[in-house]
Amino acid sequence: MKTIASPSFRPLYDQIKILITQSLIAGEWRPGDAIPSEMELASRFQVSQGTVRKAIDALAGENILVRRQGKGTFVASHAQERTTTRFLRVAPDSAVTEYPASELLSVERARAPDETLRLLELRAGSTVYIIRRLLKYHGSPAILDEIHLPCALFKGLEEDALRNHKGSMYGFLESQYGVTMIRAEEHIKAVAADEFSAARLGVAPLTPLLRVDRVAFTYGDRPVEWRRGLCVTTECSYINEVS
Amino acid sequence: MKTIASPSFRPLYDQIKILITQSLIAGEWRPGDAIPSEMELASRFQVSQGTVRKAIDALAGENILVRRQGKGTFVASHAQERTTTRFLRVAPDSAVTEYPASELLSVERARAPDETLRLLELRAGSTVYIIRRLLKYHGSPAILDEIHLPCALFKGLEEDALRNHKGSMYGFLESQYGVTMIRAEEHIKAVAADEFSAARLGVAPLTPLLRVDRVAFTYGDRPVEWRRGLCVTTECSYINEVS
DNA sequence: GAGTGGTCTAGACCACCCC
DNA sequence: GGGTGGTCTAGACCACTCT
Repeated sequence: MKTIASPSFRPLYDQIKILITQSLIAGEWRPGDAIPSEMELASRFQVSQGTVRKAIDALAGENILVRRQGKGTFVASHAQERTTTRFLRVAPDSAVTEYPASELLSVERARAPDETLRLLELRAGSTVYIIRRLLKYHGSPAILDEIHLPCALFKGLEEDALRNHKGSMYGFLESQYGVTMIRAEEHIKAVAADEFSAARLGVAPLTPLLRVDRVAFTYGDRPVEWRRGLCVTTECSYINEVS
Repeated sequence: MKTIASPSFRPLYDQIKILITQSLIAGEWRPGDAIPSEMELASRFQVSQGTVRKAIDALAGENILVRRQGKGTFVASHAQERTTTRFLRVAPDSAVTEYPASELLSVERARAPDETLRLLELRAGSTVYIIRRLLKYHGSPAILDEIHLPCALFKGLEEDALRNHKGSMYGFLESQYGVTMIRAEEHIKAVAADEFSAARLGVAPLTPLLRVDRVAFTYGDRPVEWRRGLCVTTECSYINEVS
């Protein structure tokens, strides 16, 4: 394991990181599971514990793995509490931060729009499930979501299963389809509410709304979800830390 | 340096990190400067190179220091290219990403509003400079900023100096006052343009705008700037990565 | 070639968790 | 007590930059 070529040099810990990621993609360890101990991985990959450590550190920094001292290292899961809200950056301005209630509006199957095709790197003619739902904070509508999921990846997604699931959408996709979201890119604009959205959100048409477009990625940076959220921001804000 | 008490245990590298931060606060090394080599710091603090390394790694991860292999470790500066745009998350949707032109509208001195007092942790009655400016992408107005800076910290801030400065606001504050921003918290809402803002931004009143409220922090997490930006998002987006 | 950061190793010991 | 991750050390060697 010492062969390191000078041009296009790749550190050992980086190669280990890739190997671990491949095991995650292959489903060798599932969300919530403990992965083997650092010593075990070191002996499996024939490197020192320190090198495995550095690879795991990187993955933990990306919230793909979670370290727990004295217990082990675990595959991050959307089922765990405190992780369910990981991608939700819109929160009420009031101090009380309660997880929003979700109301499923519709599920349909359709040809993917061009933009979805492009962003999710799908073949022309691919179909997607289009899910519409409403999130409410303290009983009042806050976010109207439209979610596009490739049918090929989420075969047989059913309205009933979705409706009966408790918890976040990503928790559902993880437990039902083994697809775990690890990262997302968002583009945000301010738009005027159209008739349909205004009615759903309980505001006047033309009310300014936050429009949050998102592409979410799973292991190996594969894009697997497109989503557009329309948010009423009179009593909520999109919160972000920049450094 | 080996005395470690069990309750409220603090790793050595964390203590080293604090010592380095204190040197930054004291101005021992200025933005753009190289800090001493890892070996030098290790001998100064009487710890191993590895421990210094871990402290520097953490600070580099926070974009407070910048490592350059073969050259040394440097204090991050807003004067460096590629760093000037660090806090600017609003960019044109067109591929061409050119730094926006800034037009200074006004500079005045006034009692700080209550919200600014609270967020910047100022004593009641403190005064702030209130700066208004307009950022333009490709010649068309995109962002209308209102910036509050404590007078106590930025003594004698002059309109002329500000107008003559080339480059970003944070580059100006760093070079003129030795205050370097390292982090910011933003709260974003969608609002309707008022008469004044609409006129400045060249849009119709009631046009939906992105309102980005920001508190910026310097070394030691001290809040030193409040800012509100109103953005036209017809051809721009606020871009964010979440993980 | 000298100096810097970057990688990798091996070993000792500590803090935490659970049996 | 035994396993896990977390810290700290010392030393060897590699990659990069400048002179």
